[in-house]
Amino acid sequence: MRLTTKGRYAVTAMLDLALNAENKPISLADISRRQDISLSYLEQLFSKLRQQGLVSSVRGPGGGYKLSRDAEAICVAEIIDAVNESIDATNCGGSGNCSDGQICLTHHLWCDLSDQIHQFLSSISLAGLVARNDVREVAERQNRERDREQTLEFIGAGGA
Amino acid sequence: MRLTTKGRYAVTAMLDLALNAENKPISLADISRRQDISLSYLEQLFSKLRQQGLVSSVRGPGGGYKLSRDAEAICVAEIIDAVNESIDATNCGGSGNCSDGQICLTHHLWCDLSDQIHQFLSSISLAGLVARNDVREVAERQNRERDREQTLEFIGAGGA
DNA sequence: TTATAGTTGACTAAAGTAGTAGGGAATTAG
DNA sequence: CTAATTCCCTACTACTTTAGTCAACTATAA
Repeated sequence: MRLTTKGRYAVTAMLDLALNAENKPISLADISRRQDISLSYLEQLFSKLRQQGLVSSVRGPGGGYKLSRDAEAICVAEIIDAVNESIDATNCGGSGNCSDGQICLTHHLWCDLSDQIHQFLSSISLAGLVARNDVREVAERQNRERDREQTLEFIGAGGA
Repeated sequence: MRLTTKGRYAVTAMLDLALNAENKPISLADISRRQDISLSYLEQLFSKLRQQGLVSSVRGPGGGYKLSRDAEAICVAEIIDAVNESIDATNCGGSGNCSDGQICLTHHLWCDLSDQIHQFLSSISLAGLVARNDVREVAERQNRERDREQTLEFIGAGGA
C-alpha cells in the first residue's frame, strides 16, 4: 500500500479546485502558487485525474481545470486511486496467491484493513472537506498570503 | 505512509511464532520454510523486533525466538511500527509544518486517517488472529505441507 | 499574432524495498 | 573439547518508486 506525497498533493490540489471554483477554470499555476506544489508535477497528476474523468480542462488564456462533477460526488478515495493505482493493503492485490500460489496467513487481515481504509476515504467528499472549519481557516490564510504577494509584485518588491 | 511486504512479513512471522509456540523457541529457519520468507531478511526483521522488545532470543542449537509477551498483549500496529518506523499518513509526521512551515489544507484529513488505521490495527492482537478460522485453516495447510516435505527429505527425494 | 495554458514524453537524483553474502559470537549436544 | 547450530551484524546490490525537471507541442483567447 502506498500513501505518499503524490496522493496527498492530488487531494490538496482537488480541494483547492473545489474551494476556489467560481464557475471559471483554475490554472495549475494558481494551484502551484497557493499550495506550494511544483507546476510540472501538478501537470503529471492532473493528466491522470483527467484520464479518470475527475476534472475537465480548458485550454488557452483564462483556461485551466474544473471539477467535472459536483464536489459532493467526488470522494477522497477516488482521487488517491486515480493517481496512485490503489490503496490496497494486500501484497497479492486481493487475488489470494500471496504465498507460493496459496493464500498467506495474514491475507484476510490485509483485506479487512483495505476495506477499512477504503470505507473511510470513500465517506469523505470534497464538499465535506470544504465545509470543515480547519480547512476554511487554512484556505483563508492562503488567500491572504497570496493577496500580499501580489501586492508586493505590483509595487516591484517581489520580482527580479 | 508505508505498508509493504516488510510490515506484512513481520506480522506473518510473529503470527507464525504465536501459532507454533509450545514454550520452546522457534528458529528463523523454521519460519522461513513455513512462510516462504528469505532467512536473511527474517534476521533483519527480527533484529528490529527484538530491539523493540517484542521477542526474545535463545542462541545455540535448539534456540530461536519467543514472544516476549502474551499473544493477547501484542497488537498488529506495534509490529508494523517496530519494523516500519510509522504508519503515520501525514507528510509532516504530525508536526503541522507541511506547507512552507504552515499547516497544509489537508493536514487534519491525514491525521484523522492515521488515527483510523492505528485504532484498527491496535484493536487486533496476535491472540485474536490465532483465534480466527481463516488463519487456523492456512496454518493447518502449512503444517501438512511441511510434514510432507520432511518425509520427502527423509526418503531422499528432496535434497542433493 | 502572440502570450497563455494545457499535453506529452523523456529524463534524473534520491530514497526505499527486498533481498544476498559472509563473517562473526554464543551455546549446547555429543 | 569440538563441532554443529543458531542468533547477530555489516556491507552490498538490483530494482522500483517518488518527486521533480526540461523541452517541445497544441489549442485558444485577446
